[in-house]
This record gives sequence, structure tokens and C-alpha cells, in this order.
Amino acid sequence: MDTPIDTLSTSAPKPGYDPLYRQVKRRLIERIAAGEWPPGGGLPSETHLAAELGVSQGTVRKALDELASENLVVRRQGRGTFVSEHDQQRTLFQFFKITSDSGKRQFPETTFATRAIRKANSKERKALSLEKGASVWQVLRHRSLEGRVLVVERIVLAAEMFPDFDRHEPLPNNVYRLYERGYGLTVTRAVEELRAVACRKDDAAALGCREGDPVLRVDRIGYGITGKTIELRESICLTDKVHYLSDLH
Amino acid sequence: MDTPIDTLSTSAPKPGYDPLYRQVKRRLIERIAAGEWPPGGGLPSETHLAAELGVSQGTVRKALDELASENLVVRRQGRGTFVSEHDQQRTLFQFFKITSDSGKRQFPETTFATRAIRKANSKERKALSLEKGASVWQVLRHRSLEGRVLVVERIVLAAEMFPDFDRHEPLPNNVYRLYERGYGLTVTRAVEELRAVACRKDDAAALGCREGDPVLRVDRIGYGITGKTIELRESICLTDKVHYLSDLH
DNA sequence: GAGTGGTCTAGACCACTGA
DNA sequence: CAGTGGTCTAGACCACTCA
Repeated sequence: MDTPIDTLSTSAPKPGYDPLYRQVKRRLIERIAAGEWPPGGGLPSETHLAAELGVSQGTVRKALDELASENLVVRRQGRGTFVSEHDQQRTLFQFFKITSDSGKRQFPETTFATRAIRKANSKERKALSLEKGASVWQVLRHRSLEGRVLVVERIVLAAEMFPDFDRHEPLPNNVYRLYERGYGLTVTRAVEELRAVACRKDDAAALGCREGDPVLRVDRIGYGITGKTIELRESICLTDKVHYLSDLH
Repeated sequence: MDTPIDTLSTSAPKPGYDPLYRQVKRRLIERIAAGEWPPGGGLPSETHLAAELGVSQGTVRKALDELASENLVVRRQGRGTFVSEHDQQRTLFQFFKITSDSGKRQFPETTFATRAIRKANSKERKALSLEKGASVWQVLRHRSLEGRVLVVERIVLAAEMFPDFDRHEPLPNNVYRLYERGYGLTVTRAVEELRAVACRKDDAAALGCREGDPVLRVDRIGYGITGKTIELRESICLTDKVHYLSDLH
């Protein structure tokens, strides 16, 4: 024991066969992804879905419970079941891990933003499944709290998925809501890689620190409901007054 | 909309009253915490628990399902329900977020370790709920992969919770299993704060880098099943070949 | 008060494990 | 084969929301 081993990730949905409630769940995901019920919109009640799909209410319930546990829907007693949307709460708690050292959690404001279109490099093409020669939008943002630039953020989006992306002016603070409302694309899951790196000269100017100072670099890949990659994001963050909060449970 | 707001954490177990299955769940947690079923040990079957507690099997099931979703128990079809233990899998995937840039996930080996007892400082006393003058164990470890020191780790434990902690020699690689087997203390949840900082001189020597180089500092607080703080841990990690992986879902 | 999700129950059957 | 958890059903009642 205690000998190092390599192991592969284990988050398998388990069974070798296919229970009814999972089929129901998949069909519901398809219909949500197809836009049958838009973000924030209400699904039919458990009773109605059960009748429509020809299964018992308990089976629909189990499917909906799983969707709720994956944050794809929100259930509200007495009101109904709704497709999750990127409101402030969700964006702040699910997708923004930077926290003030005092423990206060705030949504930063955008104090600078530019957008440009350019050819994707090979790394981006691979991550976004793009053909050679495809274009991407590149967004550069400064996000600030209490008048101080906290994060320099570079976002990369496939141009073909986001036509006329520069039409939206100004860029809203909550871009995930823009993806959702403007393009029907919901980021439901993200994976982040964190590294401590030396600050680059241009970022240092933005952050008000010196070149070479240690900064936290966060590389995020955002995935949609179908598992498709929607967004690449690199955040450079000065962690002298804030930190990245990670809950292991 | 889109105006910054402060908000407090929202992970409340919800209802204003107290459903039966939550009472069952709490009683089961108490019994697990009391050691009635040791880590790795099997709980009675759903049927038996239902009879013993005077509730239906479905209610016991719901309680056990919640415990399983919180990783307090593991359910195995055809075998039974077991109290979670810190086997390699769990320690690696739930509590070790450092990943090789190639994506491979390995358990590092301990290449250096010291233990000492000393007075707790005020910060430690506060975090561990200790009286003035209380003692703590301080563990210093180097953890390596492929012959290279990856992490310098400083662990702080309340001496009163870990009597004769220096008795265990050598210090096992998986210390959470030691807490569990030797002291009946299971770390079930941890919260980590991440910052990019300049490497200190002594850590630089251990990591084979230069003083001032950017390193990732991870401050962890480990909690037991009852919510009590068990461990404080500071990890200093050079992230040129590895990164910290965070899954947002 | 009608409609929603949340709880609790009871029972049947299925899939998996290990002796 | 007996015993375990996993699925599926049906029905009763509770708590909550909103018109």
C-alpha cells in the first residue's frame, strides 16, 4: 500500500444497462438543449411530464432531481421546475471563485474591455474543434473591485458560434448571460487549471504591479449542456488582497 | 442588473421544518461519528435500519443517498453500505488537486518528513479552538514525483487531539488514513485558499528554485464529520510542470 | 383554493455480489 | 441461492406559491 499509482478519472454514471429515469433525463436534456424551454422558463409539472412520457411521476422526479443536482434545472416548491439561467447568484457562486481575504464575495465590475477578431492558433483550434483558418473573437477585460483592477481576463470564442459578437455594446459584465440570451449557449460546467506565474509586463501595467511579480493564472474551459466547448478563458489575478476559494467535498 | 452586490454563501439544507429522512440522516451521522461502524465497516441493510428506526425503507434510502452524495458512505449494489475510508482513490481524487500538465494524476511520495511539537500561535489557536498555551504538532514534508520535489507541506495539528503523534514512524504517505486509523478522526471536507506568492528562501532550497520565484500557496482547513477542524495545512507548490485542477459544476 | 414540488409509505421486481 | 442495493410504480398527504 501507499505505493504511487496512476489512475484514470472516475465519475462514471455507473450502471451497465440503462434505467428508465436516465432515458427520461437524456430526453429532457435534449429538449432543453434544443431550446424547447428557454433558460429561466418553466418545464411542465412532474404530473404532466409523467403522462406525456408514459412513466410514473416518481421516475420523472428522479430524472429531474438529477438534473437539479447538476444545476441544469432549479426546482421551486409550489412554483415549478425551471431551466437554470446565469443570474448573479449562479455566476457568482458557481463560476467565480475569487474571494476577498475578508471572506466577502463580490461581483467585480468591468472597467476596460476590447474585442477583436483574429485567426485561431493551433491550440485554440484543437480546444474549440475548429478547422485550419477559422477565426476567433478575443476579448480582453479588466475586472475591478473597489476601484482596483483585480483580474486581467482574456476570453477566446469561436467566431462561427458567436456571429456579430461585437454588436453587443457595451460588453455586459455577465458575459455568460450574453452567451445565453444572445446565442442560446449556456455554460453549464467549467474546468480550471491554476498556476503561479511571473507577471508579464503588459499585465503588470494593468494590475498596478511590477513585471515578474507572482500572479495566479487561471485557465478555464467552459462547456455547454451538450458537452461542447463554448469558451476559453485565461485570467491573471493578483492575489495579495484576494484568493481563489476551492471547496473539496 | 449587473450591479455589484455583496451576498452571503448559500448552501442551506433548505426547509424550515425537519423531514423524517433528515432526522434519520442526523442519527446515522451521530452513530458513524461515535464509531459504531468504523471506516470501511458495513452499515446494517436498509431493511434492518428501517425496522430498527421504525420508518419505511424508502425513508432510510433517502437518508443514505444523501450521505452517499456527501461521500460519508459508499453504496455497493449487492454488497451493502459502508462508511467511507481514506483509501488511495478518495485521497487522490477528493483531496489532492495537483495534476501533472500531461493530465496524469499520481500520488506523490514523501521524500522528507519532520515532526515537532510547539506552542500554537494565535491564528492556530483560533482556527483549532485551542486555549492559550496549547500545543500543536508541526509536520514538514516534501512530496515528490519522479524524483523531483513537487510540494513543500506544513501541517499543523492540535496536540490534544493527536497524543503521541510522533509514535507513528515513519510517517505514512497517506496521513488522512493515519488520522482515521490511529485517532478515529476522518477528514470529510476541506476548504482551500489559493494564492500566488514569492517563494521563500528555505522553500526554494527544497523545491530547487530561486528565492522569489512564483509559487502556488494552498492553505487548507480540514474538517471532520461533525464539522470540527482537524487539520491546518499549508502547501507550497512549484507549478511549472503541474497545476491545480478545479472542476466547477 | 388550485396547482406545484416535497415527503412518506408499501410493494413488486431487477441487477449484482458472494458463499 | 439468499441478501444487498437499484428501479419503478401508485397513492396519500404536507408545505409552499400565487391568483
